[in-house]
Amino acid sequence: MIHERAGCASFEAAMDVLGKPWTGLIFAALEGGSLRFGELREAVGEIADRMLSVRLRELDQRGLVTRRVIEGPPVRVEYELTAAGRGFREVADAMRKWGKVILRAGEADEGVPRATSATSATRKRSRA
Amino acid sequence: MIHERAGCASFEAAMDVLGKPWTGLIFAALEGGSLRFGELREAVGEIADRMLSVRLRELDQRGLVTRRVIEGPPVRVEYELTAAGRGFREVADAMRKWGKVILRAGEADEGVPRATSATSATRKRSRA
DNA sequence: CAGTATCCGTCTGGATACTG
DNA sequence: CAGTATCCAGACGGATACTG
Repeated sequence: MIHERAGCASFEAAMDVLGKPWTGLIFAALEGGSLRFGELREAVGEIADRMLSVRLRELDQRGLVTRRVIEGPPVRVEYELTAAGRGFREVADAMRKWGKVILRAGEADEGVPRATSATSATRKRSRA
Repeated sequence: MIHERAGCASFEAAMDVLGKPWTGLIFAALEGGSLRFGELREAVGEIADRMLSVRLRELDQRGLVTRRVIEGPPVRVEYELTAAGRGFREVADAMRKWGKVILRAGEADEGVPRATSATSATRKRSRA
């Protein structure tokens, strides 16, 4: 899958990062400064360790977050956004802005017409 | 899945649309004006009828594209972006811009160190 | 503390074939 | 022309259990 979302490598790269669950929350949590694994888990909410670990790995590999290991009896690891990672904010803002627009567009048309069938409108992947 | 990507409904709404394969290309194709199903299929490229149909349905339902049926022996249908749909452009630009940045960030670190494996940079979900 | 290893269900996309 | 109906394989995310 994936083929080409917009026929543009950079667009795809962005989608590649933002298109996955939790990434947005992780970035948001890290915008306030560096956090340890546990703190991140707390900040993000319901994310499973494995998921957080996987995402963090991807982000680290892409150079969007840095991983700093702090040796010591209780090994600690600090994650922090890189400059590139911080750039996510502008995109998030643009998306949120457009998101509001399309949210309204959907409502006005048939997103939530009255009460009958409903569903199929906003549903998508539901929410587990 | 999906839970919360950024703890923000509008952000999620945007992801919901952009996060799916082909949507970007469809928007791009429609930016030049209305197109018929077949033309869209041509413009997008390798997309399967069913996929195009599904995406178009979603976009229509969300009020991002309009569907105009032109009766006649050969029934024709014209698809066109709505004002909300056109707003996609700003987001796409922001994403492309950031995409370039993270593409470089990834390369510099370990995305494409030299020549060996490569692939792991732009790959995402591999390629089937 | 900070992960990693496994296992499994769900959802999505793709190919093919058929219809108004 | 413009879709829709099926079927299928695989990717992805989630929960649980275990380790340095």
